[in-house]
Amino acid sequence: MHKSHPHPTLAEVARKARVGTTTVSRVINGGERVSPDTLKRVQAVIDQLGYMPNQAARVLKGERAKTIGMVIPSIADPFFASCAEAAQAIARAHDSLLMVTVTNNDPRTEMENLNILTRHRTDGLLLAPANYQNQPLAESLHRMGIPVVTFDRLIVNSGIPSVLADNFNGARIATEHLISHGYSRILCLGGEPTLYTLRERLRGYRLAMQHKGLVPLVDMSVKDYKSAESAIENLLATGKPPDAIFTLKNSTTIYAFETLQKFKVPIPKSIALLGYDDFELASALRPAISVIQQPVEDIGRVAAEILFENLLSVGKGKNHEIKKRQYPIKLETKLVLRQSCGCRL
Amino acid sequence: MHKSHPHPTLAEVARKARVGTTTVSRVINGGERVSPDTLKRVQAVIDQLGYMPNQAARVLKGERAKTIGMVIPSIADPFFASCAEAAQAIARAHDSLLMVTVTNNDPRTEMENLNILTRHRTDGLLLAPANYQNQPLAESLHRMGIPVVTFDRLIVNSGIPSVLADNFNGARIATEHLISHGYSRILCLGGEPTLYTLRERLRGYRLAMQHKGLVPLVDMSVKDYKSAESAIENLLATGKPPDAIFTLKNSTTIYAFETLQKFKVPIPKSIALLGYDDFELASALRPAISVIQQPVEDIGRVAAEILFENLLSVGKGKNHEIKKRQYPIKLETKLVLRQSCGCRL
DNA sequence: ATCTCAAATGGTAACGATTCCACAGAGTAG
DNA sequence: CTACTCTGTGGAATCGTTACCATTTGAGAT
Repeated sequence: MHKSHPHPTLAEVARKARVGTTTVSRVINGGERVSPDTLKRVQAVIDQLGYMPNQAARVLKGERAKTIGMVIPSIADPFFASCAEAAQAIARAHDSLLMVTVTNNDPRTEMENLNILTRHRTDGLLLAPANYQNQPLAESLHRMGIPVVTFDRLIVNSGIPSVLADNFNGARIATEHLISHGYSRILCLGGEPTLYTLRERLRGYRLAMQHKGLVPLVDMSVKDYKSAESAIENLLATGKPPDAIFTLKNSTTIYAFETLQKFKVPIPKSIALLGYDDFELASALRPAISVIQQPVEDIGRVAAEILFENLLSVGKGKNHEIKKRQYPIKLETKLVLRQSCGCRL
Repeated sequence: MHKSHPHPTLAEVARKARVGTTTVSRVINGGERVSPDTLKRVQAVIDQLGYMPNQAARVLKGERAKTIGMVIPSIADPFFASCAEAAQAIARAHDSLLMVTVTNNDPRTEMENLNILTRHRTDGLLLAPANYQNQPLAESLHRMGIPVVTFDRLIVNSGIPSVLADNFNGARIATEHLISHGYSRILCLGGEPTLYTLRERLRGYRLAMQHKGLVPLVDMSVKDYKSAESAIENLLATGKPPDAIFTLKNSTTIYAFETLQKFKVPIPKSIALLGYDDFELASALRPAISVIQQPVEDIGRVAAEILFENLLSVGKGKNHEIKKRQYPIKLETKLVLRQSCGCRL
C-alpha cells in the first residue's frame, strides 16, 4: 500500500541525517548556527529525499500563509485578467501565491468566496466588490486587522484602502472632448448601473454636459448586442438622432460599433464614437476607436503593493512606520485619440 | 496588545459553549451524534464569535488542502484567461480554490512555481508546460502520485494525462480550405517554434501542402509587429508574393492583418488571411477574419474535471473505478468562415 | 587548572483541527 | 436483574514545523 502523504517530512530527514529536527529546521531556514559539516550532510539528505517543507505546518505554527486572495467578477474579462496578472507578479515577488476566485458580480458568490479564502487564512485580500454600498464580511475582516484592499471599485464609508482609476474625471474629459468637436446631442450608453465605476463615469458625463448647458441623453439598459441594437435603432428612427455616442464600458463600445456598422452609419461623419476603456484591437478597427485608457496594470499592481505594505507592517513593532496614505488612491486616465471621435479624418 | 492570530479557535468555541472540542468538531462537520440542544448552543457560539475552521490545521491532520495549482504562461492572454476561468469554476464546484502562477514560458520560472505550489501541498496541478520535451519536477510529482494534468500542451513520454485541442488537424483543415479556394502560394507565419502547439500546427500545414503537391512557405520568426511587418514587406517585394497567409496564432494574425492594411493590400483579393485561434473582435474587423476556433473553455474545464476525477479516486479503496481514458484527449477545433479567406465577398 | 563564553546541537511544547477510544446513562431484550 | 446496544460526550494523541530552553564541547582568559 502507498502512504497517503507521499512527501517526506522534516523528521525523516533528521533521522536519515542523524541530527535533531531543530538542526534540519535551521538548515532549511538559512543554515545559521550550523557547522559547515552538518550543513552539507543535511542538505544532501534533503536533496536526496526531495524534501519540501509543509507550508500548512508552518502556517499552523504562526507563520504567514504566503498566499493572498483575489476576488473579481471574471478572469476572462481582459481588464481583470490584467489586474490579476499584475497582482500575481507582486505576490510572487513577495514569495506568495495568488488565489483567484470569481463572482460574476453576484454579492452572494462574493461573500462565499471571501468566506472560503478566510478559512484558508490568506494573508490578505484583493477585492473588486460587486456592491459599492457594503460588503459586511470584507469590512469585518478589515476591522479584525486582516489586510484588505479594494480595487477598481469602492465600498463607501468602509475605511478599506482602495485603488481606482479616476472614472469621474475620465468621463468628464471624454465628454468635453466630444463637445469640443462641436457635437451637442451626445448619447451616453452603458449597462449595469449598479456598478461603482459606471456610476462615476455617468456622473462625469452628466457634469460635463450640464456645465456646457447641454442636455444629458442616457441609456443605461444596454446589456448585450441585442439591447444595443434596439437602443440605437430606436434613436436613429427619431427625427433628431445623436451626433455622438459615449460608451461607458468596453463591451458596450463594441456593441455600439458593430450596430452602427450594421446600419451603415458612417463613423464619425454621422455619429462619432468614443469609448471608455481601451482594448487590444481598438486601433485595428476602421475607423480606429478613440478611447479613455485606464492604467490597467497599475491598478492591480498598486493594489497588491499596498496590500503587502500593510500586511508586512503587522507585527513589526510600534516603531515601524506605516506609510500614511490618502484613500482612495485615484490613478489618472488618458484620452487616446484615434479616428472614431473625428480627430484624424 | 493584539493577538497575532485574530481568528477564534475551535477550543475557544468549546470553552465558551462549555463542551469538549470533539463536540464542536462534530457540529461544524454536520452535527451527527450531537443532541439538538447542544447543537443549537454550540452553533450560537460559533455565530457569535464568527468562528471559521483553520484550513491549515485540517491539512496538517491529513485532509485534502482544497486547493489546486495552475501554471500558465500568462493570465492576460485571453486563451489562458478563459482556461483559468473554466478551471476556477470546476474548482469551486469541488469546494476548492485555484492558485494561479505565471511563467512567461520560461522553464526556470515554471519549475519555481511548481516548487512553491508543492510546498503548499496543493491537491493537484494544472500545467501548460513551456517545454514539450520534459519537465522533471512535474514528472516526478506525477510519479509520486500527485495528480497532474497538462493542458493545451503536452510533455511527450511523460505519462501525464493531458487535454489538448487537435492542433494538427485544425491546421490541416485550415490549409486545405485555403487550397480549396484556389490559393497555392500559401505562407505560414508564426513565432516561438519551441511551443508544442505551434509545432503541431506547422506539421498540419506542411502535410496539407505536401499532400496537394504544393511547396510549404514558412516563416517562424514573427515575434512582434515589427518582425511581421518586415517579413511581409520582403515577400511583397519579391516577384511572386503569396496569395494567402495562414497565421499560427492570435497575435500573429493581428500583426499580419495590420501590416496588410498598412500596405493597402486588399484582403482577400490580393492576399487572403486565415488565422489560428479566434478572438473577440475577429468578426468586427473589415474584412472579418476567418479563423480556426478552439474549444477554449472546454480545454480548461475538461483538464480540471480530469484532475478532480484523479485526485478524488486517491484513497477511495481498490474497488473504486477510475475511468480509464486514453491520453492525450484531443478536442475538436472548428473552422469559422468569415470574409478574410474569400468565402463571403 | 579553573572559569567563562560562544558555537553547535537536540528535546519538547506548542499551533488548531480530527479521531480513536473510553465512558456514562438510558433503553430494552432475555 | 443482567447484559446488551445506542446515544451523547470528552480526553488525549496526532499531523509537521518552529522556538524556547538546556546541554555539551572546545577555545581562550585568568
